[in-house]
Amino acid sequence: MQLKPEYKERLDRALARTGLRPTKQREHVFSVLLEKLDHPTADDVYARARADMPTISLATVYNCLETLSASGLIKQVNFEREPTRYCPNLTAHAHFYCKESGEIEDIELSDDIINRLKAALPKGHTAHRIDIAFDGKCGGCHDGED
Amino acid sequence: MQLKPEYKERLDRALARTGLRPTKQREHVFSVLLEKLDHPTADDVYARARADMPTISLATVYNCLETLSASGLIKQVNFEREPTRYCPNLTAHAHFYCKESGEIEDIELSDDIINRLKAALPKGHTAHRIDIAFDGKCGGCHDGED
DNA sequence: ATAGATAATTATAATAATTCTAAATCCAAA
DNA sequence: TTTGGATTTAGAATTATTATAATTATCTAT
Repeated sequence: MQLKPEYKERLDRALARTGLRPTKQREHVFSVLLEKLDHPTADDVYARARADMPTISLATVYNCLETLSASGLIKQVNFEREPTRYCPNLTAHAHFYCKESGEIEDIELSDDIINRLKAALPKGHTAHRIDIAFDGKCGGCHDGED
Repeated sequence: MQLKPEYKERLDRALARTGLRPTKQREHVFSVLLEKLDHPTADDVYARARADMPTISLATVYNCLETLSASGLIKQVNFEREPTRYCPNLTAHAHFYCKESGEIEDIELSDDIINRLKAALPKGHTAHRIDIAFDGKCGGCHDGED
C-alpha cells in the first residue's frame, strides 16, 4: 500500500522529532493501520504487512508498532488479558469490546467527561494517559436475543 | 490468616451461588487479598499465601483468583502489558498507576460520572464492565521534582 | 557519489505470565 | 464407607512479547 502524502509527511515529521529514521517498514506498518481501522493485534498487522512486503519480520512489526506509538502516531489498546491492539485514531476516545461478536468500537468522549474524570484524581496527581475500556454486548448482538 | 466470620460467610454464599465448593485454599487466597489492599499480582499472592500454607501451588493461586473473580468477590485490574492484579474493593472505582513509585491507588468514582460514561455508548450497547486506568505521576512523586 | 558511523531489520532464542494436563486428593452425598 | 465429581498439585505447554547478534539500510560528511 502507498501512504498518502499527507500521512507520509506526518510520519516523517513525527520520526524526525525524536531522531528516528523513516524506513520502508515503518511506513508500511503505518499504512496497514490506516487502511483498515479495526484494531488489529501485532499478529494481524504482521499478516497484512506481509501481503505487500513478504520479507518483513514479526520482530520488525513489533518494533515499528513500538516506534509509531512512541512517536504519538498510533495508540495501543489493551483488553483484559488479550494481546495488545493498535489504533491510529488519536482523538480522546474509549473502546467498546463486544465479546460476542469480537468487534471493537471507538467511543468518542467529550472534553467535559475527560475533565470530570481528571477531576476525580487526588490533588497533585497528574494523568499522562487515561485508558477506558467497556466490555459488553453491542446492539447487533442484542437483536434476536435468545 | 484467619478469615473474619463476616468474610467467611460472604465467601461461602458467593461460592454456593455458583455451585462451587468452599476450600481451604480459596479461603486463604481470599484472606491474603483482604489483608493487604495493595493490588498484588498472582505471584505476589502466591508468595504471601505460602507463608501460612507452604504447600499451595501457583496453579491453585491462579485457579482461586479466577474463581473469586467469577464469583464477584474480587476484581481483576489490568495495566498496559503488565501482569494482572487483584483487588477486593467492589465499589465502582478507577485505578491510578504511578509509574515512578509503582504505587496503585483506587480512585472512587461517582455514579454520575459512571452514568455519563455509559451514556456515551451507542444505543443498544450494554456495558457489563468498565475499566478505567490512569497512568501518571502521583502527588508524592511531583514533590521535589527535578 | 562514497565511506564510515549509526540505526534498523532479520531470524531466532529467551522470557514472562498464564493456561493446560493428568494424576492424586479431597469433599459431599448415598 | 464407598463413589463420583470437584479441586489441587506439579510440571509441561502456550502465547505474547522482548532480547540477541549478525546483516543490511540509512545518514552525514567528505
